[in-house]
Amino acid sequence: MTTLKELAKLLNVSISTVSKALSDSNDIGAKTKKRVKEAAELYNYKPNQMALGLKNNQTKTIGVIIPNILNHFFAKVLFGIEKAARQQSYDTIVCISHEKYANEVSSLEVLTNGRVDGFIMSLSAETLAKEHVNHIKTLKRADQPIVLFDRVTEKLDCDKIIIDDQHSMYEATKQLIENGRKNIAFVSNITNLEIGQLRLSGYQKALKESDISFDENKILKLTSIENPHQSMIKFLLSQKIDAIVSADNTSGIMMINAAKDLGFKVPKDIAVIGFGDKETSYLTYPQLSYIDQNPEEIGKTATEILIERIEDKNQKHKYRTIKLSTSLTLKATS
Amino acid sequence: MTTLKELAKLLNVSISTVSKALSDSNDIGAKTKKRVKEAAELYNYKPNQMALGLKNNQTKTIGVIIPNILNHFFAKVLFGIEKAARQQSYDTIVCISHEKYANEVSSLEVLTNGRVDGFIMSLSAETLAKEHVNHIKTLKRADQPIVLFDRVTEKLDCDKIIIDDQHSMYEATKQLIENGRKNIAFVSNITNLEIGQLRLSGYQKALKESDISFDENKILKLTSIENPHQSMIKFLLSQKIDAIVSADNTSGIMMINAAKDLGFKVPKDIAVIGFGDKETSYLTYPQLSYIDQNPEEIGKTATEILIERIEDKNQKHKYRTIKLSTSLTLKATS
DNA sequence: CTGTTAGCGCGTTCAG
DNA sequence: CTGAACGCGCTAACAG
Repeated sequence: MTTLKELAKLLNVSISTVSKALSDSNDIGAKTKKRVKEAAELYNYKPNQMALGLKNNQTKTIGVIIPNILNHFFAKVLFGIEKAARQQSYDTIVCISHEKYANEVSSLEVLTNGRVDGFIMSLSAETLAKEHVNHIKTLKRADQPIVLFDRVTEKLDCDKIIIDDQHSMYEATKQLIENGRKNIAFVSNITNLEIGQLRLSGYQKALKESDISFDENKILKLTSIENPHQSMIKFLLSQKIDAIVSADNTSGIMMINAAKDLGFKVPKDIAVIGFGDKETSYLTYPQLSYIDQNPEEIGKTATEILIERIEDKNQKHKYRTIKLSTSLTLKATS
Repeated sequence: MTTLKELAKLLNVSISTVSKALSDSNDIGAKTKKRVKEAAELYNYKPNQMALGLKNNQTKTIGVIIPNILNHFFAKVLFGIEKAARQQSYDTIVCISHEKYANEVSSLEVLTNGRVDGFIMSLSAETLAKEHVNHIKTLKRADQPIVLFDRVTEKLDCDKIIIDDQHSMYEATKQLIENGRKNIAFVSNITNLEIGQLRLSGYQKALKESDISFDENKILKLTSIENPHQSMIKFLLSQKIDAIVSADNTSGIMMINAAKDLGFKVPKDIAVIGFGDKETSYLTYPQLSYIDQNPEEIGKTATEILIERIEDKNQKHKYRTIKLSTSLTLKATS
């Protein structure tokens, strides 16, 4: 690490001369500037961010706490966050809560030391279930800006980025109904989450609107990860089903495979719509029709909102809840 | 942000008294300690990491630069890194190069300012293709420790964590041969990478050893992401194939789907082994047999090696190249 | 036992 | 045009 001091000694000038020369201050003569700049280049001088941060009381870093990086959705949100942050010269520190409240708390504690300028979070399942929010309220008391996305809670007053979970599933279900499907199943491995419930209600709303009676048996709740295909096969064999909506981003894929294995034609015999995106749609054949949550957009928006708050602390903006739109992409001819 | 100064003023003692009391120094009397600690607790005091970092010339942060977070392999390595780093009280800053050399350079530059104590990297495809390594040599000159994983290069002398790409594919292919397969295809979307070539050579080695002649037509190179299934179907129809090995972590999945769509039984008619892990194996049915690179282990090892170097700068350890073992998991009865 | 001081690296006064 | 001094928050060496 080359420092201003080293450069100064080397050039036989004072530290502040070097500093000023590098920032093109009018105080410094042209040839001194040139000399300094060349030396800086040569020795690969870079201002120490710790020192800068200490001085300016800002880190140019945002903390991201997500429940699970192996979930494609969260990975893609992170993708969007990193990209947007970098564009504004912010770094991104990642913490993974592994769906545990305790990890969320400790990550928060570790980072609340002037290490980051603000947080972007999606709450862990455990935090949501227990309705614990004090760890985050503490943040807010410390005047740390925070933006929640996807896994949000009403118990917290802050900026939030969400999608219309109910509506997106409503649309998907309606699409299938219009396509002539009568026996539409609902599959989910996130029934324990509020967003899972919202998606279920969207499905129910669409059914109701078309006077299709809701049948509890057409709901498949996946819990353990073990042997999902077996439960799916049993489920498919137990009743007449001509379409499936999936509330998460893997069970739609698995359902297509289970259905095909049983000899059903997809989408002719059974049409499937799940959450996903272009890339994951390639994981099945025929490709899965999908509701795209536009995770990159979520990440981008969260980052922009956060940085706005960071850089204009005293802004009187009321906290906003931004509902981003999803898109429904139909694959294959149904 | 509560500071020592604020606490000191509040308690009518000096700053250093507070500092010492909090670190349980013998200098301080029991009751003073108690008073200080209670106040610190009350005001939620946390030492400012910027200040600490400046003083100790360390950030307790590691920089991770990976080509693509949406690739399950890299996501899982990051998972391992974050976990291991946290255990040693290090934070993780993530940068994504998007397979571009320029992004790699700029990420490196941004972070080489006393922002991180060291780097864990996997090189972008472009960097590897162009054989550019000067940006990293610059790092090393600045005495920044660095650990490379997976996408490494011989042109750099540093710690490296890799798997035995050739051997893992050799084992998989041999497994299929022993299973009686005669017409084994090789599918890959990473033929442009050195690790892709190594995996190909492992396949070839296994064939040779069993006196099966290598047939160029049995190699399917995927390039664009568009319509992979179409090329696969064409490929499968063009010749007799009874087994497939995939050199990456998606084409094996796609191949199973393509094969099943053509009416082949998997694995009876066509057996498939690809790179993957337990979770991704559930994305197909029957489940994909997979070579697990143990990405979490890779991340963990890389982190431990890096932190070792960071905390013992002058260590005379020669740079190590650690070859981690993979595991082959066979699914379904072949 | 407690307080004062110096210095980590930086930018920004303010004097010269 | 240049340099000395200060302070961000912290710890450690040194005085009292």
